[in-house]
Amino acid sequence: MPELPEVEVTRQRIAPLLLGRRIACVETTGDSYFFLTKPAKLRRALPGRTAVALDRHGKYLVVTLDNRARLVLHLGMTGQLFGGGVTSVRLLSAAARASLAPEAQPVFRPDSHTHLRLRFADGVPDILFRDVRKFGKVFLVAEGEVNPRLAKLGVDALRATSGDLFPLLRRRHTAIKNVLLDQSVIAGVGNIYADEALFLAGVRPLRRASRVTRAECERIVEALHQVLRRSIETGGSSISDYLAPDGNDGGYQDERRIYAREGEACRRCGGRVRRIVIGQRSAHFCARCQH
DNA sequence: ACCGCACCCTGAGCGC
DNA sequence: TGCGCTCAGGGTGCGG
Repeated sequence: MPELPEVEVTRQRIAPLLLGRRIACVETTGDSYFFLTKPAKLRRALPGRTAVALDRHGKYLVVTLDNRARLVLHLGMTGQLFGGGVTSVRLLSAAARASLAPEAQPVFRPDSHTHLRLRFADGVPDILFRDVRKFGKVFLVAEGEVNPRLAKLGVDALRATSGDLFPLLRRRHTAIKNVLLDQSVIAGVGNIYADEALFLAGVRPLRRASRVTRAECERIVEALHQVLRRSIETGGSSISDYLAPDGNDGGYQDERRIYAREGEACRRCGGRVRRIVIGQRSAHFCARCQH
């Protein structure tokens, strides 16, 4: 699932395919809540525009256009953004994969889950946004318009300090895990990195936020920076659907210490990794290493 | 102001 | 083989 590192890797790899190129044509699927801006409006408004910047705010990608409008993308749970011409068996359905020669690497063709396609001049690779579950989002923000979804985002997780976080923890009586996932507190942290950071910091995910000490808060922020940076370095985590824009898996899933390791041995003490549910989401922890 | 929960969606994996 | 069920989860919005 795309969290800050996966979105950042996507940003870095999509930028050279996007920046400075004039959009010639836009293809979309039909109306759905995936499109917070009507797809017909996107098809009308985007051609002729050139992207001048590609930024990331938390898990949002923000494309600034030459008319100062912004095209905003969120990958949701299963969103994949990649350049045209990508070859990857991972992008095929299980059925299509099964009928393929083992070493074949067919070029991906836009399918019914490819909701947005930006096309450029002839011969320039296009950019595809695919999202099977449609939890992702696409919308346009006019120049000067304040978008509430972007406005309420907290400090980006890579820039967050314990000075940002600790005062907020004092006021919250819910589990620390819930607060780390709250994008209005710290933007960019999702389920994987929240669990990883809490494990490294030695704090149980169910601990009430208001009972986290200042020293623990500092360890949590430090651990978040460590896991997020390392994941970006290794290309992100490909645990369920995430693929880097070149169609390949990231590498961080192999470095996971706790997430989705229920029943396996804790990498620090050898104890059994436990899984519980907090706020409708799975949380993983080691009862011996986390207090 | 804060908290918990239902909901949006679809493919994978399971039991029968 | 194939059906139907459950599960996964980011973010929003609701009711308490």
